[in-house]
Amino acid sequence: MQKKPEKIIDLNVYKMLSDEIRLKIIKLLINGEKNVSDIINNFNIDQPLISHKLRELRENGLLISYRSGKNIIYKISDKSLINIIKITEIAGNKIDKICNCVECNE
Amino acid sequence: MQKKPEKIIDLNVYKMLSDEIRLKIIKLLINGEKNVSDIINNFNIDQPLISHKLRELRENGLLISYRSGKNIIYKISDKSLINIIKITEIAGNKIDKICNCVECNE
DNA sequence: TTTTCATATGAATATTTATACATATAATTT
DNA sequence: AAATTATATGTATAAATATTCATATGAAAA
Repeated sequence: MQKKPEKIIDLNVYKMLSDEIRLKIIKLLINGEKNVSDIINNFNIDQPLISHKLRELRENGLLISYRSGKNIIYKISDKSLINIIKITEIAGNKIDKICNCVECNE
Repeated sequence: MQKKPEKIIDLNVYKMLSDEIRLKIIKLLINGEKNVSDIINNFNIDQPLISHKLRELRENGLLISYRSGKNIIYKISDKSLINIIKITEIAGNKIDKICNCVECNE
């Protein structure tokens, strides 16, 4: 009996956050839920592209959406995501300062 | 005077972690530094491919390498990375369980 | 009930990223 | 110094992902 190839669940989260537009949307929504028009107005990006990004984020569980009158509101699905963003910003700053030349690492 | 386009530092971290092989390497090295042969033996992946992945991780500051005799040893550059991995695994599990059908989110 | 506003979808193309394979380098052992 | 071991590099191709543009949908206002 073959072991079924395990799904790496966190890989999806990294994939979602590894696109500049998606990451910016997530960071924007950390400040609170927003409708699509508000999101579009925050960036200089075409509506259909934002819509595609929102769908990816929703389908992968990072965002949740609901309708409110004329608008669709998007919000972060789970606050643990906010932690990831904060911690990675700090880590990113440290990592970015590491010199990776050979001499510095002997 | 134009504002220079800001560099999103954490984006690189997410990009590095969003590849299955790179993520597996990082997770392996959380258990401690290893030389390249050891890393290769842990997976069923060609040597040049592992070598490319290691280079990407090193050039983006996630790994540090040094020579020890015949071998090159790779290790995680900063322990804050370990936090990211742990937290994202937990978050990933939560997010993965969220239903994103319309009805569930009204 | 037609028009408008807000958002989503599909599909073609462009761009980026991953992989494979041949070969190179550099330290080590013989 | 020749052969071996360990690792890296270059480049072509393949695969995945992002972007664009035209169009569709669906609720609300006129």
